[in-house]
Amino acid sequence: MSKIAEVIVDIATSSTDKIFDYNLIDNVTVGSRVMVPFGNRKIEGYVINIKDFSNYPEDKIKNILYPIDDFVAINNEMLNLMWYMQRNYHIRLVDGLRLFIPAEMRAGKVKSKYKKIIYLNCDFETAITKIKKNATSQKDILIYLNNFGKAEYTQICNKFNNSAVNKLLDEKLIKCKSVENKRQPYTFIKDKKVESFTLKESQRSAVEKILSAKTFKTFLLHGVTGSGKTEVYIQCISECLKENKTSIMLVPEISLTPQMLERLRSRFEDKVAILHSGLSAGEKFDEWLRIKRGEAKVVIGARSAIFAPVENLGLIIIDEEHEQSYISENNPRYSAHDIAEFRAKYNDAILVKGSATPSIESYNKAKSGEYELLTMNERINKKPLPEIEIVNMCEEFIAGNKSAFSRSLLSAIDDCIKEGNQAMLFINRRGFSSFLMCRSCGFIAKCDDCDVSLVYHKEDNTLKCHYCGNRYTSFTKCPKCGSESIRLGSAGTEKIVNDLKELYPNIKVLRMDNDTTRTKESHFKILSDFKNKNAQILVGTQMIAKGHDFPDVTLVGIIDADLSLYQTDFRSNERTFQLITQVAGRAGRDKKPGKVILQTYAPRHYVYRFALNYDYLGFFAKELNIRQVTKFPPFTEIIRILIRDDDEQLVLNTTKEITLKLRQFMENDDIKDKFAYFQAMKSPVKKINGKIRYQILMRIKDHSLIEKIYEIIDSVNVKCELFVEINPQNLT
DNA sequence: AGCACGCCGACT
DNA sequence: GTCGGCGTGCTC
Repeated sequence: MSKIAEVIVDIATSSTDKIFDYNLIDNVTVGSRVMVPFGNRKIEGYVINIKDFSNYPEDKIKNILYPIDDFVAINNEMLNLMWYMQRNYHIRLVDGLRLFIPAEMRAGKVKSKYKKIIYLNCDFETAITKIKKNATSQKDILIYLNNFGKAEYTQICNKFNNSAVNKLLDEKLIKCKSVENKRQPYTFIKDKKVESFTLKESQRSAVEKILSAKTFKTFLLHGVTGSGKTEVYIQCISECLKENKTSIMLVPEISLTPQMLERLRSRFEDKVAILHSGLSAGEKFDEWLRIKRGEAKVVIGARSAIFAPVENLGLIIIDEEHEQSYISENNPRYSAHDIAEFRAKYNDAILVKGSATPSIESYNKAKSGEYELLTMNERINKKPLPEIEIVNMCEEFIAGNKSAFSRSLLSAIDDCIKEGNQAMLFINRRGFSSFLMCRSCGFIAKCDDCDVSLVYHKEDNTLKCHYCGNRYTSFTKCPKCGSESIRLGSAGTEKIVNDLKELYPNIKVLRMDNDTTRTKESHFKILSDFKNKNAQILVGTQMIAKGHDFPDVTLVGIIDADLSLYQTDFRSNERTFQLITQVAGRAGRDKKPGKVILQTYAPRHYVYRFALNYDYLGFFAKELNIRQVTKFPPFTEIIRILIRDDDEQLVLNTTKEITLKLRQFMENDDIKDKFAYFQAMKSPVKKINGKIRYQILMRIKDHSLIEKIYEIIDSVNVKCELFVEINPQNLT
């Protein structure tokens, strides 16, 4: 009696996302990737279970064709995780599975790279006697091999000559073995020798507490900028390694990984693997395989590294835990926090979340005892945090200053440059102007495919859509009424750089935003240019706010702090506070004191009042109170169902149908008060990429309702795209 | 996703 | 008469 394998086929559609039964064959087990006949074609699939009987008619069950890999790609933990993700995120099983292996591995695109190694095939003396007298090259090769034992084929061919090498191979005097050649990313990062460090008391105590956990536990490491959180992480990883346990460390952005990798490599050498989307297909596959085989025991990477195929997991670290990049906004949507918690629980491992400005949700959990709170209030170098000056831009306007720079900021830049120091100016908007508007008729250029206004980019004289990437040629005359009076919207990075060049013609200014960091190395290039003082001022978006260390930066200017404040998003206050704290931390890292100038039209806003004194606890208390009163997370959970398609009628009908069913469910008396909010509407950005978007927004007080809500969604025959998000990061 | 099946319009 | 459009349905 042959056994039955339950297979998920590697096709990402809802209609095929179910279990198909096949007859099991040899060398295939649970977790194998297999080739199966599907209809009249062959498809890759994943064996997720093996059973004795199938409910499907026996004569219709086909055989698995063959296993794809010579190893089991998906382990039990990942299969459990797959079901967990389906339950919690309402995503397809395939989409879950696809997260667990490098995408490039699917369709069999990536193979291991081999290199040939040459050895002597008999002892040196006999080999020497067998070659011709005048074969000097062959003799040299044999001598070389006798001295060094082995050599790489291509190298030895270059050193001597390849006909000699091949002749020796033909005569079987030397032999050739193929070994896997690992592509190791970021080899330019040297293994710096470890300067031995001694932990400060605050760090030592944190490490001790973390390591004292013997079963699953979550720690929140709240440490001010510069308090030495990284050393704490490294120490914990090191202790895990001693027990032969693996660690995963998540960092928020690709641009941050090289720095962190450098520190980890210097400590753990080739036990470190790196995983993130910036790697080439081959690199990613090789690193993945090194982890899978247990050769690498420390994994560092961005969000998706949480799925690293490590066994015997002992520690997961989420650095800068408040960062939104840990939540995937593309499909499949997931939060690395949830996955980390799942894996830590599954492996009885320790989870450490670190931040100078933890998310409200996390800090609340720490206060309630779900996480253990570890606080590090002292900076290692004992330097005070830079002073923050708040500038009221309304007063600037009244005083006749209509530029983006306040008088304070300008004089601070003057001083900074005179003293030979560097400044960083932060503006969270790229491009030249946020829109172009005709003064006579009010026309605003909008994207054809998206419901947003276009951003003017002066350098290539285009209007760009920041949602879909469409480009349009710019205009100097209104396309509608012909008027030549065009008004600019608010300034972005490009305009700030432009203005600076007019104000300081002799000063070099660098810009770092999405437009100047198109290529893989450009991040690195701009940052190292700035670090080497090839420029005095760096203008940039969010991306300059993260962990970079520039000793000569003494001034940080926040051009428009309000930008992230007024958004239809319950997290906008929190995000603003975090951003200010983070950017401010860039000033005065070294010996020189730093200064921060924050420009706002709302100087009395509580976010700024608390940010001014780096008062996280004060901010937390205030914000938590507001969340409670307004019934937002962590006091409720927001569920957003996003429905989209190019056919507006279809979207509308689907939205209506689901809304109706959900309302019926909600009307039950015992359920009604578990909902804090329920509304169906057009999305704030009604159209993106030509697709109409509607949404159903709910705020619920009881997590267990989610299951029922998914059930209701599934009872509707949905013919357009439908996504569910829990506590979404933004509501566009 | 693909591919087959199936039912209506304009062509040698 | 037939070629071909893409709507619908199925894949163990």
